Amino acid sequence: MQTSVAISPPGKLKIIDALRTLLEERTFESLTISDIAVAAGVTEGLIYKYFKGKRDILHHVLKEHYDHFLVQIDRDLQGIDGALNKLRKIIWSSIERYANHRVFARIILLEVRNSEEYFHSEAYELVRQFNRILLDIIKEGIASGEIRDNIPPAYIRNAIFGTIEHSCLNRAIFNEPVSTNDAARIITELLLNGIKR
Amino acid sequence: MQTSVAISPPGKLKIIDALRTLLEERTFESLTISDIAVAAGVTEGLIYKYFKGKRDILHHVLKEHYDHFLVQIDRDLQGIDGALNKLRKIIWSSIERYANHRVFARIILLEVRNSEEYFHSEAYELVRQFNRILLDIIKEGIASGEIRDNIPPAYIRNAIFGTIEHSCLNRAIFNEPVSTNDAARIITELLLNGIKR
DNA sequence: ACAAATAAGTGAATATCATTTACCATGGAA
DNA sequence: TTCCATGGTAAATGATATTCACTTATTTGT
Repeated sequence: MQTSVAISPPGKLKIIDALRTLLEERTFESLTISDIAVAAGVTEGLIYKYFKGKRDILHHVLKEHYDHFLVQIDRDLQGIDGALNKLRKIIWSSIERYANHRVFARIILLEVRNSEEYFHSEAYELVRQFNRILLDIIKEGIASGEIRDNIPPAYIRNAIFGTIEHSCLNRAIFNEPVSTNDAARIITELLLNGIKR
Repeated sequence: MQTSVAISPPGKLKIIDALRTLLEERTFESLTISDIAVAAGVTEGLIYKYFKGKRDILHHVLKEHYDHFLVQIDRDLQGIDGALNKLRKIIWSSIERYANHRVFARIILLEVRNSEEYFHSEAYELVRQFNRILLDIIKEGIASGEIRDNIPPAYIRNAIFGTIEHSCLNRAIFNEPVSTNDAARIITELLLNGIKR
């Protein structure tokens, strides 16, 4: 054993990269294992050396994306003070991610939800992790008095997450453009102050 | 021609009913055409007389559910005055639907999103219709001054829809219980007045 | 009432893929 | 050198969605 951290073999990375590239043009369902193997320059058999099945490759593509996302989020939050300011930033960063990484958006909003395995995958574990970050900020805001304390934090998180995802859905499905700055400003304003006049 | 309205042949209904029943216990993906045919008491070939493919059956199950839902929503809104009161009611009705009709919730939140065809199906047309109803209420509220006019109606709709769906997602995935009344009260309060203290 | 046409229904054949399996090559480690 | 782990191959298998040629029932026009 050379290092304690497992380093991915080149074949595995080629497969993940190939799928990510293919997903820019085509839907996951429409792709065959053979398509992915050809694009990766490997044989179909090798795929099953590294992945449990077709779905598993997709989960790894998502995991890679989400890894980058979490690193970025972490960085984005550095130096920001106050729960509300952090929420503003996190809303902006999330929308930016969905708007500028269409493959990521399509995978997480459309392609993975229909399989049980996803909810037990490493990728979904990262989603939970993000959820926890969001939840902690909300709790911090309640503790500091910035956020009202008569709404359960989980509901606030669901509202933020749900609003963002739903707002980016049409973009993912029909490729309708989204202006990150506009969307972030509007959604933040809406969630912080409500819709009542 | 007896009537101007096409009446579904019994075979077709049996197939839709069979799938709906099967979905109470199993996930769509895990079901084969043969499973559905056996449960419906028809042969596999017949299914392709009535449906374009496996997916198409699912879309018809959803369409049936959504038809009922829209009728119910229409009834629920009768006699209610004021955009905010209507929104309150529509939020409650939606949550009630997701909470008490688990098959419906699973289909719409998890099972259909991953196919292009869905977004061109009759079922999705009904979703659009519901969207329009919601949008009209929001516009009515803006016109009457009940709802603030500095947020585009589509964002308000996305927030309502997204928050509800996300709040019901864990229920659909992990079968976690949801109290309709509590959820409706909290979500309404949150969306109307925002999360800022 | 009766032929013609249309719809409902059958079940075996087909085709598409995801997945498995048996096998080859190579490069350390003992 | 031998052994074994790892990366890789290619053909076989198996599951299953879909098609097709066919039969049976049901309307419909005359």
